[in-house]
Amino acid sequence: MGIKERRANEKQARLEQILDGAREMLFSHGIDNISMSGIAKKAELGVGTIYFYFQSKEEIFAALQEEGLALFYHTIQKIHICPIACDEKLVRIGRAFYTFCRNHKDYYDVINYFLSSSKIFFTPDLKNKIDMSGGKILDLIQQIIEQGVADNTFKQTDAKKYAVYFFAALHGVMQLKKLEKTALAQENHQTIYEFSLAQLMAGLKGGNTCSQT
Amino acid sequence: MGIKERRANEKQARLEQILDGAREMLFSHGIDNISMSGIAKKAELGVGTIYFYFQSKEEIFAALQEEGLALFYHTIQKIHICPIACDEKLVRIGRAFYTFCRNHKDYYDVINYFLSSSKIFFTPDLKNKIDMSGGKILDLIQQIIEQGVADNTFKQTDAKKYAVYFFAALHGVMQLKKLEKTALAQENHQTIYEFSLAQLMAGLKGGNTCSQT
Amino acid sequence: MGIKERRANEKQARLEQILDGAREMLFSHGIDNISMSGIAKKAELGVGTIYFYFQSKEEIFAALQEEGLALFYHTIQKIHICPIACDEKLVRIGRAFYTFCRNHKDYYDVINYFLSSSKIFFTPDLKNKIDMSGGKILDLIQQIIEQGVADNTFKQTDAKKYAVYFFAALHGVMQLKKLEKTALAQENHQTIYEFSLAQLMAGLKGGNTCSQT
Amino acid sequence: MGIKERRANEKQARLEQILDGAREMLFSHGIDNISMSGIAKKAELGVGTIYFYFQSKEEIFAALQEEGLALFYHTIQKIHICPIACDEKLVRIGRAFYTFCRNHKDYYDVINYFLSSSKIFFTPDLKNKIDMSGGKILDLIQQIIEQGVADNTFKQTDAKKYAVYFFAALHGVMQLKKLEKTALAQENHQTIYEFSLAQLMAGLKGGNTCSQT
DNA sequence: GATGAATGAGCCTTCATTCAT
DNA sequence: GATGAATGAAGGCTCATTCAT
Repeated sequence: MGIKERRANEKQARLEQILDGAREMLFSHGIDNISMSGIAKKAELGVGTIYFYFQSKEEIFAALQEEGLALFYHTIQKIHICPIACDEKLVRIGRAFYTFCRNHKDYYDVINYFLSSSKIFFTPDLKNKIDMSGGKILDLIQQIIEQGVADNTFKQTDAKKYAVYFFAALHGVMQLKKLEKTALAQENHQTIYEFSLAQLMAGLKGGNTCSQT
Repeated sequence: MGIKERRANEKQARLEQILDGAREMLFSHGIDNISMSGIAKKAELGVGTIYFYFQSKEEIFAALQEEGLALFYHTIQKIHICPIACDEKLVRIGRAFYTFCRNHKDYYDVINYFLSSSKIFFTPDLKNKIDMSGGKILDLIQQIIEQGVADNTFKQTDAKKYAVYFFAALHGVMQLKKLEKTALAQENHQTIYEFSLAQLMAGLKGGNTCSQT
Repeated sequence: MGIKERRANEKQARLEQILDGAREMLFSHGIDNISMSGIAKKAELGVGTIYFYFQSKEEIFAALQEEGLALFYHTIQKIHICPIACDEKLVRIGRAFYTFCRNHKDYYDVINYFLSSSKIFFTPDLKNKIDMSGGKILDLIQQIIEQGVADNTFKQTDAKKYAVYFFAALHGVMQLKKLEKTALAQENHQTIYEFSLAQLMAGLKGGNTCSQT
Repeated sequence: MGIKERRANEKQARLEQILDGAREMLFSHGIDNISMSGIAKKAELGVGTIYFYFQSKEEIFAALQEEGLALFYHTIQKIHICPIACDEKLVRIGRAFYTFCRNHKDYYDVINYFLSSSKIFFTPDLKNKIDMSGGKILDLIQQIIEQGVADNTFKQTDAKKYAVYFFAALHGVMQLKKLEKTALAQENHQTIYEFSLAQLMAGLKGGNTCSQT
């Protein structure tokens, strides 16, 4: 088994090497300026080699996207295992998303890249794999909501739907950041984000909550 | 003045002609595959002519985006002038957005394209103009909320912020449509959308609303 | 004659107007960035109108070149009529050329444009006209040399040839200005120019002159 | 090492191939009509390939210019190593320049093109490299003058400055060749050139020399 | 005479992908 | 397995010139 193992290890190593290069390019040049030859150079490999491990540029992007999703998932999982109340967990997750988008703008860009493009990039299988990566995030949020409902922190609701709504809403607000210097010039984007998060929490808890800012 | 007028009309006609070509290209090839020469061909004009009327490709995109925004604005304005309650207005607007995204997917794509791309496409002036176009939509929503607050249909809230939140959330949910066959396979996207809209309305009205589906 | 005269005057006025626009463009944008439409805009005329008065872009350049040559000619003529010795005249002319190239870099660029391009721009007639404009400068220098020879300021020489040599040499030195920050980094270009001028004068006067700096 | 060597050779061969194409284009179409696609066609390579070997069109131009400069340098170096007197060397170099400009008009055009254009073509690095190539020519002339001064063939002078002056003057005279059918119609350009060269030599030697033709 | 909209060939450059070695 | 040279379509854009009005 020694040989096979070594082979597998080497293959894995190359994969990482390529991904490292791609990531470096992503971080240093931005998603719009990544080229295969650039990745190859950073990875200190031939262009052809890249194509041996990835079918296309988009497949690399996909891997990067999964990285990003995994990173965020990891973040919120750490929140999830905290011994705190469900509502507190959700609030922290909401804020973590904001932080993630700021601190890992490049990962956020990649995720956005696929989410907003009308192009179809992937084979159904690949798409499935990636989307499931995102799905895990939704699942975790759903779990927390379910817990909250169970322990009466939250009102009765469709946890799955609310999870999607929760995340989608924050994502939507996040995207409007682009307008912060124009249409939203009078407002502070982060304040709007916090406001939205508060609304989302209020929606889960019920009660007179709309007057908060 | 006959001549001057005619000239002006012709100029306007050309503009439409070009935009028609661009729109056709957009609808048939998708936003990622529009080329100036393609537009020129569709419009039955020389490439140079296009550049006589538009300074750059982006300016055409901007015009298209404004078209889309104007179209949607027009739709919701018709709702706004209806003699109906504010909450009903908002619900209709929410649904109109859903319909708009489905029926004018290409316009939605353009808007999305610029909203989510990390690239900077527009000159500040142009961006400002477009964003303000989007801002009008937010303004209208804000007005309705303000009215609703005034006539006690809605609870006290920061109308501006809630307007942004309202629209952003729906937009966010809309974007997740992409996942409907993967991560959201168990759910129906439209149902989720409706659910979200309901939450958003509930947030405005207060009361125990979370149990709705 | 009234009408004809007015016509002629108007025509002349338009010509000036165009040339004014072209000159403005030349001075503000440099010779490599002059476009017909730019000229038209500056001149507040239609592009077509320009083509009514000039056959081509190059013809405008030619006119500009003549302007430049005339300007320089005018400068040296003022020197010529000074009641000073011939050698002094030449030195002043030499220095005037240096000053001209510095202060009217744009005119110098135009002149250079035609002098160094391998393209053939003009009809023989036009070329003849322009070159003769340059010829007048050479003629004047020749006259001064002839005078100097006559009054024994200068040694016997072929005045015409020396005039050409004189001007050509200064022109050549002037062109090497481009190297002042690279190949000639150790030297000061103006000093080299002065040195060259001194050599040229020495050549006319004879005597042990090479040791000057 | 066979493979590596072959690779390197092939790479070199392609470089030559491209330069050959470019040179052909230069010679057949003139510097103002060289296009990358033209070069590619002549070189029987894809456009992309050209860009694999050269970063830009300008880099090709630079290479061509260096070729020309090297060619001329080589010519005068052969003269330099001849066991002849310094003055004779300079005269031969002067004549070699004339011959070079006639026989390699296209190289001369390239050099001229960059020397007289007001455009900035090159990155500082590239410009430096080229100018230094030209500088070597000046250096060699300077050396000869220094030798001449040392062995009393020439009078005391600033060798560096005289070298620049020497070359610049000849270059200037050469450029006026364009006027040979107009302003200089009475004269023979080559005669003027010879006259100028004689003056330049006389300036180095001193004595009554102006009367020569 | 004056206009300015229309042209379209042409420009330089990029880059994902392939394939012979 | 790895290489990297070669590709060539495609891209956005410019601009001197023309011509119908």
